[in-house]
Amino acid sequence: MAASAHSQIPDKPVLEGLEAKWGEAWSEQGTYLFDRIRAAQSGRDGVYSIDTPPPTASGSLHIGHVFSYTHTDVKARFERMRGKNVFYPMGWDDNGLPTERRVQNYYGVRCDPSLPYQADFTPPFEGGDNKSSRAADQQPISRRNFIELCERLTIEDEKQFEALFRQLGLSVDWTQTYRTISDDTIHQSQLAFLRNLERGEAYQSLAPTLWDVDFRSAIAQAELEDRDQQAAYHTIDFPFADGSGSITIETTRPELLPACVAIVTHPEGPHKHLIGTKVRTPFFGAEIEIHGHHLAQPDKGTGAAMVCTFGDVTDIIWWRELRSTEGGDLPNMTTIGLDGRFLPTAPSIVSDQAAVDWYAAELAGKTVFSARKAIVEKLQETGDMTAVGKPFNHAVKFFEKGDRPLEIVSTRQWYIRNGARDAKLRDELLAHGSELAWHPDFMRVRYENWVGGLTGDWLVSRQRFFGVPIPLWYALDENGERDYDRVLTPDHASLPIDPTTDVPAGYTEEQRGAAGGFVAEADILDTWATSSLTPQLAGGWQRDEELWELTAPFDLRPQGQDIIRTWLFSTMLRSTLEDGRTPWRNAAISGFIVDPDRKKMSKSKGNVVTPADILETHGSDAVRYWAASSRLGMDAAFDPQNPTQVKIGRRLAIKVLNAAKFVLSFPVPEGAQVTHALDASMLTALDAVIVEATRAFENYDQAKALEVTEAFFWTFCDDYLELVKERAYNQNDVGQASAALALRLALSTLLRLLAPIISFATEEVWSWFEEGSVHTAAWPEPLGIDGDTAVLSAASEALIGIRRAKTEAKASQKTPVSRAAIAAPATKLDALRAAADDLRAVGRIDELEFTEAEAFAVTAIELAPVEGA
RNA sequence: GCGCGAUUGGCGCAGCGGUAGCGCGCUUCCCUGACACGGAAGAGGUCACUGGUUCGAUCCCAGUAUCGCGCACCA
Repeated sequence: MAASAHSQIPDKPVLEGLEAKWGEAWSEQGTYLFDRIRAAQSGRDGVYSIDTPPPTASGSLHIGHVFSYTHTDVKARFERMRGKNVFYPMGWDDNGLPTERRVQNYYGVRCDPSLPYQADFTPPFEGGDNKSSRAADQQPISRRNFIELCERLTIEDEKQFEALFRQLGLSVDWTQTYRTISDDTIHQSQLAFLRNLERGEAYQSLAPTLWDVDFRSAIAQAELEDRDQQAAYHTIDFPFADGSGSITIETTRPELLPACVAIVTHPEGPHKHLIGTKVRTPFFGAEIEIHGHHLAQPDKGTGAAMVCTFGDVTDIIWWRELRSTEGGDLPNMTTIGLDGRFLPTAPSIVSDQAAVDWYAAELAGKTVFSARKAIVEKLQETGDMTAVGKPFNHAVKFFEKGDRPLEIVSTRQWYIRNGARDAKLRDELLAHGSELAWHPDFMRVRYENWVGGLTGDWLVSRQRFFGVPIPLWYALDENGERDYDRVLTPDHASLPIDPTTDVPAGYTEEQRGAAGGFVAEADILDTWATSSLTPQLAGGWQRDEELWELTAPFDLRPQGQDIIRTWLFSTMLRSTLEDGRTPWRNAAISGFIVDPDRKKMSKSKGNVVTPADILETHGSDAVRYWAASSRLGMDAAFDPQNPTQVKIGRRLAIKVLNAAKFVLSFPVPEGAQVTHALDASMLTALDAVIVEATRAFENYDQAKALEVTEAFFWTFCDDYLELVKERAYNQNDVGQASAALALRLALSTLLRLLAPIISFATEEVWSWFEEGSVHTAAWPEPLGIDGDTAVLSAASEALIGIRRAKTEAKASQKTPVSRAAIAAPATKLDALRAAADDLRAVGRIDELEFTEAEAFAVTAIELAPVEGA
């Protein structure tokens, strides 16, 4: 361990500047590159692969990203030091609605897939703000032009993200990146979909669909969210068709009365004797029947409900399952159009001519809200609505990114089977959920809840323009009508394609839209249909099979708990369908960041603290420490005004620099051996720390690893270092070599134990005395020095006693002691005697005696008179 | 409604069958030859509540409460 040329130890080491210095060095030296050659030699077992979450490029990074990405990075660094070839890619999710909106506003354009591509297109302007601009002001452009603008804008966002992630010290291999907007990704996504189609896992269906009237697209179950909305019960009488009486129902959606196709009541409920009775919808005069169904709750409302097409998802079930006494299906009486407004003419079930006329005059074109008002007024006027209850709050389904409640409309959509209607597939998905190691384990329940609660297959088509086009066309018959049974698919080799501009094999562009020709599927895939393929995208599936074999199934999927039902589930589904296996071995689920006192983050006050600010102010190591000290799945408090945990991390990082500088100031002579009992004691205690920290890192418990390492580090600094420093200074002491060597060994070990978390300061220190990067150094193994840990603990106890005596005497710790006596149980006396010389030196004690007693105590201490006092 | 977490000193957390731990903050002291972005010492808790199991429970079991979350219901 002779000194050699390393970077110079500064007089006053500081954290400032380490991020830039080492970020650059790591980049230049390729410290974190995935080594393909080595991987090919070692095989899959030598690789640790991570399915990194691709952040939304057009969004903004918040402190939660820093938190969860650090958890992943810590594990990546640990595995790398243990000799794994870490495959740590980064993806950018530049697909989807957020990007679409941002591009529209930034460039003043909107996507119109019917338009042809313009090769030399220049947007109307650049740098528009994020406030919503009206569609009328936006220039319509082709899908390809629109995607080009998305690529242009997101690449700038991605540069900023990368800079921040680099500053944070993520050990990502920046040569392994993918973008969800790229041709490669579209290729993979379309290929995976076509394979689903070929295997019968993807299918189209005309069915009632949850629909966002603003977004103007179908929505999947996974994108739903409940929100509280004001509603009121409206009481309506339905007269029997034979005029013998009436049945009363309550509804929160009276505007759907024209679309009422049945009344439903429980088969064993209070109205059971009325089942089969014909009634008329008041005012609109449609003849409908009272049905029995177990989902109709006898104790809810009046015990009878109207079935409309469609007010909520239960209506869909009733509509599907109820049959008239003649055995006929219930009709589908659409009233609300795709734009959320009432259709121009009343549904055919409305038989009263006056009502038909009134509908055309008063309801047509109205929003749900206005139509409700009109109908309520009308029914109150006619006396059919007998009461309107007080408004109350109830939960209503919304698109998670939408502004108005979802409607249900019948549309033709593409689906991928997800186990909702297939017990075998569902069981397989649940089995894969059990195979996967969840960190923490209880997160598995959320997955199981979701899989068990699926109500329908995955709706993957979106009536949007920007995204991965569904890669197919439909043949047109001789009348120019779309033949949904004749789906034309492209050859895999031709992918990626855009069916609105590409032409199916055997056809020419002239046949587009012509009788006997073809027409493009204009819809795009749900963004999760692409995001569910991140292992395939990063791992080279169907593109670089060698890489895929080396990385899949991935070792780790890190992600937030909020997207278990979307990202985690959909990835699991695609892997199950494609490969019949789990896509990963471990899932690490990070918690949320919460404000102290659950107060709203200061966003509204305009003084948001960005991650860049935090990193700049406190240093990356400090922030990494904060993140790492929270366990997976646990929410963490963060107060931007007073981030105590961050400050503690900063203190630790600074201490590492200073302690290392001190340790390295003691030369280690050639042939030095650990001969002193105190030194052996410390190193033996350190071995236990290595074992415990290693086990914790293996179990994805970086907080525990940090805790045990940090606790030892402070004992090392405060007690051991103090005890041995006089001996380490003294070249004439026979124990000098032992102390210097032990200090050096401990430093080397501690730096490596802390390197996954305190990545910058440890690297800086490592460069002072070792070659290469600490991040590619070998993970420490126990030294196996057979010391007695009691020596260090007894000496520490004695040292604390001596310090206390001086503190109580209000004396400086350097005050000399003429005589001290320490009493201790016989078992500890030998340990104390072994450290007697060091104790005498650190306490500046002239005469030190030990006596046997029941309990440990400093029994006497005589301070030498303070000069000049 | 069903389920999952959490509840430990002022704050943030660890512990999980056998005299309560850590850090911050607080009090007092110390510019000691790595560190004042420091060091030393100290005060501070009937481990949410109620039962049960046990020789013994913060820790196990049952229930209650509060907070957070997931799923479902939403006539």
